[in-house]
Amino acid sequence: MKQTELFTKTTKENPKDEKSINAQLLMRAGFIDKLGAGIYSYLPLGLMVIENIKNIVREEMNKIGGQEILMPSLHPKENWEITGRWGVEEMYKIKDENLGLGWTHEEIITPLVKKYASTFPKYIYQIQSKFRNEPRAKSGILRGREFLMKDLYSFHKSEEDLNDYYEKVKEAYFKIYERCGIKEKTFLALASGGEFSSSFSHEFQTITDAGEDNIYTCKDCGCSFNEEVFESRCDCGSTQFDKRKSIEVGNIFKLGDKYSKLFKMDNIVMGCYGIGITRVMGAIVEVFNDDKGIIWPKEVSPFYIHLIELDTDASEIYDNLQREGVKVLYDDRQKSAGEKLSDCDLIGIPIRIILSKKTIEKNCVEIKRRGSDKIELIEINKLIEFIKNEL
RNA sequence: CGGGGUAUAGUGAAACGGCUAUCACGAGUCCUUUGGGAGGAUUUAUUCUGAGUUCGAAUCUCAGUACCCCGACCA
Repeated sequence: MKQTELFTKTTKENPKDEKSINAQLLMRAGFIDKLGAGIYSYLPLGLMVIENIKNIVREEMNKIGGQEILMPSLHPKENWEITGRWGVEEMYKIKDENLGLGWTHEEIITPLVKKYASTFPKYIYQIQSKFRNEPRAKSGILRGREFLMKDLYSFHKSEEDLNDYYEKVKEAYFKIYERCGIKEKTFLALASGGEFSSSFSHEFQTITDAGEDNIYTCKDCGCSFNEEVFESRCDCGSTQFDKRKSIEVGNIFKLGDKYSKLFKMDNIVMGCYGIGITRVMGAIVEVFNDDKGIIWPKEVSPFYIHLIELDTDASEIYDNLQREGVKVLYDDRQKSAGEKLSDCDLIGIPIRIILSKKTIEKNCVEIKRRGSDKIELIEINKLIEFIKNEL
């Protein structure tokens, strides 16, 4: 993609009405635009990140038998009256219509599976916009009123089968966070089961000061607990904990027969498993940034290479990289070097390649990784080989 | 939903109750520039909305709205 054609713009100043790092950097770098509190547009760069995260999630869900569907956002009142959740304040309701906007999908998926599934287990998921009338949207895209979420629902004939699958989803989730680059900072924390479960649930919590939760991690066994279920002694006997702020990037619940019973599915137990796609994106930015901008992990970055020409023409290199299928953003703008380099740092693509008069003299391009100060020169005719080894 | 704060050009800021509301950046046009945000010329506003005080309001008062932060809330 040529930068002159890219639908986006960077700004030097931080937006005055955003304090959170993820919102400031994503807006300054031109990934997102703010429409209201907790309501954002995703511009091409932002959408590329979203699509990358979605694809990672999709691949890992498919590996554990998930089948993707798409359910509507508009939900009839009747479905929600069956579970008694029509009155929930979080739900946006459409005036003078018996419709509300979906903030979760148990009320839709359960009758749907009842209608179409003849054998079990079944693992059905979707990636879709959720709407929640948050009393206080905050922290940029970490807590929005409209946001993207992957929600998987599993249906089983026995508790044992549910338990087995629950463990599989745990593993799949860690694989997702690993590919998103945040595994080192993400902990499985025990949390309460919520309104419908007497047991516990699990949350995936990414350590960041921008988070709204506190988790306690046992210094001996490494088990983590959400504040709400934290007791001063771990199961392993230890009383020493690290308390840290974190953001919940996923959660998994055993629903038991609560919903299957209400929708008259006999002898079926359910689990539900969520990942906030846009929240994961925000969490990545919160974890990976410096004073110059974002530092995208490889697999979620909108591009892999940021090719910059300084007072010369790098279109031949761009064409060659394109031909090799490398995702490259080509800064062909007629701008000062300072501005191009600053924008490059701000946008945060993993590898920067510069072609300038200085490097041409040596028949080279300059390569620098975002987040590192090390600069290396590579001969132009060896560039493709070099990049292929990196991929 | 409680508490605190803010609202001026696309963005960020300035302007004692008093001159044609100023500056920088961005964007448009023209010329010169190019290794860490370059220079000149020129264009770019319903001061959030409504009411009030006043000879006179961006500035003071009241109400509303929006946004940010703290808390409450949070599948």
